[in-house]
Amino acid sequence: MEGITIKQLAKQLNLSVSTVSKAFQDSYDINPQTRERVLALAKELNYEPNPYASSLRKQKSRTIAIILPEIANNFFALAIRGIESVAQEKGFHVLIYLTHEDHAKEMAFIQHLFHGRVDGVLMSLTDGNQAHSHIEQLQQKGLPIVFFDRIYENLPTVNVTTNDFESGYAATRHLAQQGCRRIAHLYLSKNLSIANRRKAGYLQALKDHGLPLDEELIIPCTDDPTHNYSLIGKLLQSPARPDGLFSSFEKLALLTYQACEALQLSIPRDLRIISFSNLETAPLLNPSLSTITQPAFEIGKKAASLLFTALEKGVQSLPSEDVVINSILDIRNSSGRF
Amino acid sequence: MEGITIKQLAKQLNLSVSTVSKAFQDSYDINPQTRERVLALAKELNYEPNPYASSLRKQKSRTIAIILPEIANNFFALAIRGIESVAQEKGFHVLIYLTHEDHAKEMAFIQHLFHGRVDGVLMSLTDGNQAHSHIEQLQQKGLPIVFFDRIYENLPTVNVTTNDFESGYAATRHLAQQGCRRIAHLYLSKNLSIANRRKAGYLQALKDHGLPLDEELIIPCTDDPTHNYSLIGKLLQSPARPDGLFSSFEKLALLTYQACEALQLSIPRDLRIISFSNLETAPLLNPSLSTITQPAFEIGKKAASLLFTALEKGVQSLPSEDVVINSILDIRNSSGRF
DNA sequence: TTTATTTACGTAATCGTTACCGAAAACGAT
DNA sequence: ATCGTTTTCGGTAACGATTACGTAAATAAA
Repeated sequence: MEGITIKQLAKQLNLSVSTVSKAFQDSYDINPQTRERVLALAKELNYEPNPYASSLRKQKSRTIAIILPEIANNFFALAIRGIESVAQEKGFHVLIYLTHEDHAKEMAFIQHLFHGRVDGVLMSLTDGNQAHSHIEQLQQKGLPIVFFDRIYENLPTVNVTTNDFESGYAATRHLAQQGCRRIAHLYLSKNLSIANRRKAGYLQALKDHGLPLDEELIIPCTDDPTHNYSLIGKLLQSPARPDGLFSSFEKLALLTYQACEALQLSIPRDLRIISFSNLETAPLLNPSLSTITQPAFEIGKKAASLLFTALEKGVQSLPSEDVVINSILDIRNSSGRF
Repeated sequence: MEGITIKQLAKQLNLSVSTVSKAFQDSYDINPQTRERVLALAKELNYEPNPYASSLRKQKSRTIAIILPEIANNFFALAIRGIESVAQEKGFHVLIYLTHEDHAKEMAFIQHLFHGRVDGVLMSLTDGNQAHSHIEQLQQKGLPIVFFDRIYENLPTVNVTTNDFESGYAATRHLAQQGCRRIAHLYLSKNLSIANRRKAGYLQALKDHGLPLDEELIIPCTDDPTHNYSLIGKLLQSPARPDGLFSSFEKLALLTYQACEALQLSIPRDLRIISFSNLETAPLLNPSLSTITQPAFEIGKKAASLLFTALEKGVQSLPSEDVVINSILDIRNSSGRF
């Protein structure tokens, strides 16, 4: 707190504070020699401008916020890494807010960020079907915001996602080609854009491969693992048990593994499985898990890049844009021959 | 940016700015009724005090920083979640800085945080054996800092760790009790306190169980997975191959799984494995991985709590303290009978 | 030489809040 | 009725930086 201020620096240099300040901005309005003199002493005294004074005056914080539902999840962790790497390069600071899938919290965070704490926001939604008036407020106020992964489908915003529909299609087609006739689908019942798109891909693939649509095989899961586990258990014990399963979310696939273990079902003999997942250990599971792997790091990086180009341009509201970065299909044993 | 200010609020209320300000601090120096009036209009106009102006004036930022080596790692992700939960409860903001095991970055971050951006720091080191003069500077300047997991061993700081020595001991003892005679140990060669303590536990357990110490079985690994993989490969192909392995870090155990797969070695028949790990999928691996599971969330939470109690007390430098939260030994198949 | 222009610095206002202090008004005690 | 206290509010000066503007000196142009 008792750090050195620009005033003391100026006094030691026999300069005015404004001249010293100009040395730090790259103002043309200063003699290069005196600038050097200032910077030299600043370094010696370990002076840095007070960030809050600077932010107040400049009305810029050099700070961005990430708002997301969860962090103990390899996809989001990697996305954060991508975002942070760009921010670090640009000399920006990164605030992080976790909603834990709580829409009220999400709203509260956003409401707060209105008031100038950050220059921009990166966000992955907790639920795409909630009121989004607060988002529109954000845009009106001129706070740039970029969505990644979990986005609003019907809002003219900047979005970075993976090719969810195509990936859902490809996953389902793969199971069909492996000979599955009754392919189940696990998704989150929350109104998530990505879940819907993946499901749409699944449905299209069923149709294209002449497989009948059975609503019993499409399971809307929730945030509650216990509940999900019982849903999956019910599915796997039903008279017309599926022989293939496409999971939209990693944790649902893992629950399925547990359920199969408990029910003495063999993967892939009794049930072939493929899932969206960024698990590093997918190849090491028993059996190794076939995955649709999202380019999480790249998604984060791209989202951050879009935000920063906007910030550098001084743009207030970003023109709507959809960037898609493709996922990779990693076929492993869980969907393989036996 | 063109947000409403306290001045406009005051004008609308026919009050002075100072009175309005008092309504937001819980100053006794204000009539409860006028306070209500102020708060009501503030809510209506969606006014919040400008955080940077407030921070500048109060010399408090209500912000903390987390500095850590990595995030795409379940331990750190969970720790962050613990920290964030406490911060959210206290109404603090959380800045995040990733060092990627780069000591220079670590220093740079800390240097910057000197200058009043945050009220406190939570930190997990990149390497415990580097110069720590910058840390001492921090403490002198009166910026509270709490270390978790990766700490400086010989600095009088506040540290939150798990019982690394005992856990290393217990893991090794477990392998010995399973009949292993040649127990290898993988650790990170960086000068990490936790690695040293775990290794010390390993050495003590060897001694207590009458097992000879073989330096060939103690492998110092690095940050480079490729290099580590070849080290592990060499170990497993050496004439006197180990029959047990205690890994200090999750990723080293996973590399060992891969190496065993490649070398056609069976776990646990040819090699019993146990590792420090917070992998959610440990039970689902092939075979399921015996782990020492650190209470990551609790460690983060405790570290944050310690920091906040200090902040609330207005303490400048925290009295040195070591808090230990025990890990749990989860015995699974990788170290089991076959 | 005179005038115009550039260069390099200083003065002072400003960003939006909060804290110190003084003072009017209201209240109670004598 | 007088005097002291409490309550409640306002004025003003910070907090530490940035920046529009003014200005003297130095340089160039006429």
